[in-house]
Amino acid sequence: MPNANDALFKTLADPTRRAIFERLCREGEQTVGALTARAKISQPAVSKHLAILKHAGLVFDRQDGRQTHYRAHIAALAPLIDWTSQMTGFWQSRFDQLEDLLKRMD
Amino acid sequence: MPNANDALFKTLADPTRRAIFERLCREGEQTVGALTARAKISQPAVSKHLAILKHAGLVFDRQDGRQTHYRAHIAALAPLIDWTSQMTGFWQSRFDQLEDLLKRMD
DNA sequence: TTAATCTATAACCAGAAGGTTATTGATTGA
DNA sequence: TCAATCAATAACCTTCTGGTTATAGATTAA
Repeated sequence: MPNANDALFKTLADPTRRAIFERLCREGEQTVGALTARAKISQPAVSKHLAILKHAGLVFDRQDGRQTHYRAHIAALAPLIDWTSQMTGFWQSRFDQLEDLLKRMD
Repeated sequence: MPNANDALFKTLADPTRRAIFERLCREGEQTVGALTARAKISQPAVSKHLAILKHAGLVFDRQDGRQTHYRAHIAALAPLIDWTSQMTGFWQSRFDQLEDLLKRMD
């Protein structure tokens, strides 16, 4: 019953986490240290957010010595785009039906 | 600092709430009773979810006697669409920059 | 080798979130 | 008028979430 979209929506719901993802989208690959430097939370907190983003498929990580580089995986946003188009699609289709009905009433 | 998108993302993060919104998109206006009948939670729980959806601008309500009818307000999804296009846009632009760089290296 | 650095994990805590039942207020039907 | 129905609110409880500090493991620099 728990939809496949659940993880995606839940992951993006947190503002801090979304901000990290946005930064990776804007500025490209970054280390945990770099991300932590500009975040207002501790390094472990950043690591936890990154783990959640990774679990949702929204980021990839790459090990390089003792550093971990993270980058955004924008293709993971696809289900979000699909969902919104579905919702607007449903609405549009109902709107069309109403329009048809009104036409037939002439 | 809390982004304007926060409420929208947070509201859509809960699966039950998203399911209610989806139903309103698919099937159009419904009463609280109708929504409760098919949900697996109590009427007060449904009412609470509707209040949150309303607060996020995702639904409108209409009073009719002792019934309240709710309907989806799909235009409220616009910021979500904007956000995803921004993210993919940022990525695309960085990709283009990389492509430029590679071209110049020839 | 030893000290410093980077990141992840463990253990913990406070507050938020989502559910429940009970109840209220308003409206409708008998 | 009085009982029943509809939806919102109140009060409460449990679980989840996001933060913290402390620490461990791995790598690098001295």
